[in-house]
Amino acid sequence: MNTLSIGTLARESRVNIETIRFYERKGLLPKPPRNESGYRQFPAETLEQVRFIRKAKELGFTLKEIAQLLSLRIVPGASCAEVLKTAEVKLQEIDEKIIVLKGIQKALRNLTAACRIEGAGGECHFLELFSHQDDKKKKKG
Amino acid sequence: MNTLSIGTLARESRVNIETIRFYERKGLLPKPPRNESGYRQFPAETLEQVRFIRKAKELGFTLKEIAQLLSLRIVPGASCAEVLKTAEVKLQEIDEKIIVLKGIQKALRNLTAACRIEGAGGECHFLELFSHQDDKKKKKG
DNA sequence: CTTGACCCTGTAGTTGGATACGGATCATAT
DNA sequence: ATATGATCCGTATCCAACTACAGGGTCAAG
Repeated sequence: MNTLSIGTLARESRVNIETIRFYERKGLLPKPPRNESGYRQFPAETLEQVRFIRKAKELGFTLKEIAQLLSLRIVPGASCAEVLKTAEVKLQEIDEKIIVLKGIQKALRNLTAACRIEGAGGECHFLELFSHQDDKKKKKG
Repeated sequence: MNTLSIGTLARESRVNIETIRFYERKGLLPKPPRNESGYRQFPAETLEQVRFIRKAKELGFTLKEIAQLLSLRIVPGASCAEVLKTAEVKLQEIDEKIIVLKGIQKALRNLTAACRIEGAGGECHFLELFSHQDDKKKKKG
């Protein structure tokens, strides 16, 4: 067979079984077909979808954002412009995230390098990554 | 003067004033000196620290993890080995995050490209990013 | 010497995301 | 046919991370 029970899905994606149901209720997973006794029969691809949700969460996306990302995949033949817009916003956000991560990475690398060389006393300067920013909206005034 | 009131700090970092106090209670911000009437006087660098916390949160780090990252910066002359270990774990995590983000980025780019060319009907394949993974710990047995 | 903006502490409430629980039905191996 | 384990649904509980009071002090401007 090619479908997954909720238990299997939960095990394979390393997500709590209740969480699967929760995601379904929230619309992050499609309502799966049921067998005669009402058991869910998830299509195999749902596994990747759950994994995606987990990863995206670890990256700081909210469930709402993740739902949005997932919706891009469906392309109901509808407004491509909408999709494009959303995708581009997301791309922006992701760029930003990568930049910040790389900054932290670099600072940590400097730290470990210093630590290894001097044997001690290196300092980690990721705070300085954020010294020169005003963060968009200024107070009107 | 070179210190910040809690209100100023909150405004400049675009973080709720109560959240600042909350972070202080949680040990994410150092207990600042107080003036005679008990008002907090944050050193200027606290601003970057709060910004760092915010950014790190957007990247999916928990407050606990952020505290850990911040602790690396202090280098109390103490166990450099400890610091190194923590830093390396974090570097791993960050690598992973960047990889996943780049995957999503690529998928989104393909999507927008397809969308622009065909005018419609592109599909976004970020789910496939997670097809071939077993996720570390397998069930014993 | 009052008004309004700011700050204090302590505690309670909210939100998002996830888990747990109770009581019932379904599957299956002995 | 009965014990064991999945699954069902609905509701309740939990936790992290905020956010919002209440009730009161501080202080500069008018």
